[in-house]
Amino acid sequence: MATTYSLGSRASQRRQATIDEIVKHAVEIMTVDGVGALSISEIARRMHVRPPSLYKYFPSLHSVYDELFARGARDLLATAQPALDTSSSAVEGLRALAVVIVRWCVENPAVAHLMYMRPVPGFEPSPEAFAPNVEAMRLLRNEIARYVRFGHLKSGTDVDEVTTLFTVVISGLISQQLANEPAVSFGIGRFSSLTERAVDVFLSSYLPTPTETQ
Amino acid sequence: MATTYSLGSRASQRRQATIDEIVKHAVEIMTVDGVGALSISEIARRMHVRPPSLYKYFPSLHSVYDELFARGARDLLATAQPALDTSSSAVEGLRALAVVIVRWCVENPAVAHLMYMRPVPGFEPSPEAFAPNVEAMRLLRNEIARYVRFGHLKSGTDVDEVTTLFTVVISGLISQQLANEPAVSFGIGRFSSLTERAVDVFLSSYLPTPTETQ
DNA sequence: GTCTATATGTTGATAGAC
DNA sequence: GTCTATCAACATATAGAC
Repeated sequence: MATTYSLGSRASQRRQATIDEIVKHAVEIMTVDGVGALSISEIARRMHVRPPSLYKYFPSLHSVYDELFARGARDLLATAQPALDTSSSAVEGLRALAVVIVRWCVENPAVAHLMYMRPVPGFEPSPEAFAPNVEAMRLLRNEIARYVRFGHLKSGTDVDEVTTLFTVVISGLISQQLANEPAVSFGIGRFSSLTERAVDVFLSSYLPTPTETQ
Repeated sequence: MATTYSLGSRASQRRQATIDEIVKHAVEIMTVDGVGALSISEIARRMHVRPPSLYKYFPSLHSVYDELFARGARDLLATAQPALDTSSSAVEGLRALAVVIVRWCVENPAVAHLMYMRPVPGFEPSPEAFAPNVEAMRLLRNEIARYVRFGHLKSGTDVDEVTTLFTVVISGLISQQLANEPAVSFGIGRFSSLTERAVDVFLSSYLPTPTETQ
């Protein structure tokens, strides 16, 4: 029988704090020693606790990975969402979006690895954990469709193609940066610092020609 | 005292065959169960041999990874090199190069993962294993510089920028394809099949304008 | 070159006392 | 919710017989 708590009770607050601490240590381990280096034992060691104790909070190591995935996906979506609404032109909007996403991944390399490179044999995120990524893709596609509709991108542009290629550019910047200069900050990374330029180059062939009337 | 063999002796041939078999099984394991699932024990199991036997051929698990990395890097360079020499225009040359590279990675997902995503905690390729990658980057940069020199790309083009962004596009195609549709062939992959189109979009902003005289 | 045997370490996970 | 105790697996790697 599972113990339940009324929202905000002292017990549930303490429980949540412990879960947060587990997550914090998990991220640290993965950041320093690699995503594959995470283990229940190592988390317990750093919390000065025995491994069995952690099973009161997570039923398995995979469930810890899943929580990290879920938090990462939610956080990235929450971080990127504001960049969508305030955009004016396609170039500025997608530039801002790309910067926010690449920056987040460079600043959260461990979780980004987990989310975009599937490095853990046998681990697949649960649908709940994955949901924010699906929503993010939907929003991105909508945004690009809006740009086409409003003439910020060439009429007749294949929305799905632009969406897919945009994710290709983003994921190329991220994977190159994380693989080659994992510890370098967004601003000075050899790849991440090219984010806006990459978006410009990518978008230029989709922009309406000056003579085209919309 | 290490045993040495005259080149081509029966003993050395047999030894080489055993090494090849170890590599073959290692690739199979990584392909099916993930790069992180490789172990000396599992290789031995599949060869119907005890783990200690393999230490006569490789001093450690990491050395197996290093051999896989070295063979992959050599093979990819050998595969890509022909695509460099026969190219005429920048678009066709870089298209062909991109196709060859992305195709190789999609057809060798395990080794590609090992080479481009560093998923094994604590493993770094030796300089010897990495050397072909360095050479490949040098050749790519030379080729792009040649295109600029011969007017296939806009004069004044930043060769280093084009080189870096080209690797970004390539690695974006590869990482998206391997992460989202790992088992799908190059031709029908949602991302890999966009390879030529991605190169076209990428290059269009570097092409000389029709009115520009070279 | 292969084997047995072993040292030594790790892990995930469970049962049950407190 | 924490602990001790323990299980069952699994790993890398070495020593030394054959």
